[in-house]
Amino acid sequence: MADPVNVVRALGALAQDHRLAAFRLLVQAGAQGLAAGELALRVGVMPSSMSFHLAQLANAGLVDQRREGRSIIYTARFAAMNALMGYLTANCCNGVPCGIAAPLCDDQPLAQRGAA
Amino acid sequence: MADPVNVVRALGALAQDHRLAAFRLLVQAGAQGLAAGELALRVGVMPSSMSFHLAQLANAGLVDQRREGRSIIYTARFAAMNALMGYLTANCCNGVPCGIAAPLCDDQPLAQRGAA
DNA sequence: TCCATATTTCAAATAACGATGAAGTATGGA
DNA sequence: TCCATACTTCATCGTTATTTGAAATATGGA
Repeated sequence: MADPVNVVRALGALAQDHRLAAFRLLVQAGAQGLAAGELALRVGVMPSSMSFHLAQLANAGLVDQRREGRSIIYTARFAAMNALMGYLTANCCNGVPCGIAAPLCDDQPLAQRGAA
Repeated sequence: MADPVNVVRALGALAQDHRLAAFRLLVQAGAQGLAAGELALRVGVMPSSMSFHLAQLANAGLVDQRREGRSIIYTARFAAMNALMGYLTANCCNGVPCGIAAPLCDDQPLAQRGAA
């Protein structure tokens, strides 16, 4: 993700309301993930549209997919999001961490924070 | 920027190689900023294209502009970038700060960090 | 005032995006 | 095997994005 090309791809993947909504749901769902149909239902788009958007998120490396019975389960790739945030922090915030609302400074050593 | 609509707009503004390059240059330039023509030159696009891209960044609230003689000087709006990072941290990283290279945990109380 | 510089605005062309519905693929169960 | 479910792929269409060059606007200096 140090590559600006991948950064632009990831930003573009998140720069669409339906995709941002889907990704947020996946982040909330965690490792368990959500089925494509469930995402379509919750985001409020047709299954084929959701498939299109999920393909873009996958192409940007922001989500993983696995089959589970008839469903295809998508999960957020936290490592990719981490890398994106790292790039933005380093290149678009002058290296100063931006917008940190509720850090865990007193609980964990620095090295463990921000790890996927 | 707590509004997803503005977040999508800001992400979309950065999701283009020429605009990301221009914004990075503006971040490096700091409060001094850079003229539109200088940006066009450094990014390697025609002046009219640069103007188009700068308008998009301005529309997303990511840059400010001021006239200085014949030039129009653009500057990065760090507050907006802060807010964008805050939204992503809160909504796309499960509230866990992502990709932080060099935090300031021991230097400032929590309440002061991340403030726009 | 006249001209050069610095940018923006406009119109036109091409390319990419996003939605829709139909058709195709894969899985599970009767 | 046959059918229903769960997704994806495809073709199409309308919208939006991006680039280019020409024209318009604003500033500064002779």
